[in-house]
Amino acid sequence: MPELPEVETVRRGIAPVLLGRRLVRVLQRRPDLRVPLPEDMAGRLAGRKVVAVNRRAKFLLIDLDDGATLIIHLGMSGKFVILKGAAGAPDRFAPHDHVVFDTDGGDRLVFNDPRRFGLMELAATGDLDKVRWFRGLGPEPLGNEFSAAVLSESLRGRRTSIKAALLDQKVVAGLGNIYVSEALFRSGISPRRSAHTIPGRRAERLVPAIREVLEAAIRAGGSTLRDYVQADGALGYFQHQFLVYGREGQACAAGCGGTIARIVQAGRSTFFCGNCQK
DNA sequence: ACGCCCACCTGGAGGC
DNA sequence: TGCCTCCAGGTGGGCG
Repeated sequence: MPELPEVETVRRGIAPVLLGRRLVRVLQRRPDLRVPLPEDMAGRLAGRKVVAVNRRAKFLLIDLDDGATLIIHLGMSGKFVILKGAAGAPDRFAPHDHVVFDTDGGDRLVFNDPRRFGLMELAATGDLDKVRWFRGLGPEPLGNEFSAAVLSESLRGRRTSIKAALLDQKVVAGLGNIYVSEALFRSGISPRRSAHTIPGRRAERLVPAIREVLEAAIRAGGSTLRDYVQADGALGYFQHQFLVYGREGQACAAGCGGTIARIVQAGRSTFFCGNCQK
């Protein structure tokens, strides 16, 4: 599923369809995703105008003209499909089409999520910090508040691996399994290294590596492995630029002569070059 | 408090 | 073809 670059790509894809548009009809096809959908969500959204489409970490934030924000997480397999000009069309749905938005611009937006790890929730726009999904969330890696000093501070004293620490959304918000492996490779840091050894010079390398890999992935429209597609159906192509993820047994892209290894940490695959990453 | 393991779900890939 | 096992871009709860 989607990590920060994929969610940002989805945001950019759905924003033109939603921004300034009124939701003329919302259809909720099942009562729950990962958690129960908001009580009468379809009724509360119908007639509302979208005033902003933002992102925080891996969440999409759709601000409405009544002071509410629709919070959406794509989970592992959630995606949006844009059907241009399909608003008001007969209801013919694909498997796992869970929520349908028709706008007064004439377009239809369909949320599809086979695994149903995604979620939607409504909250007051001014109170998002109090929402349980956002409490304790770390800094945005592409924002000014993320720095080597800030990262060092949150890693100080942590005994877990740097791989696991970077997956912790309280440390930095938006990285997932792919981009953690990629950022660690780019900064020459072993994923097995204990997090408390990162503060200082290693953090000075890691922070720009995180920023660079995320920015490059956004430029490429994200990474398409299985489920993920951009909202217009286009595939992301950053997967072709992976240096380590999914490349077990292949030669290290840095030309060091080493081979990419796969290990399991905290139940998730990690890919790295034991030669380049110390 | 922290860190690890598991569950939550479905589908695709690969082995036999 | 078919069945069975493993694996997958995430996250939070429960346990030690």
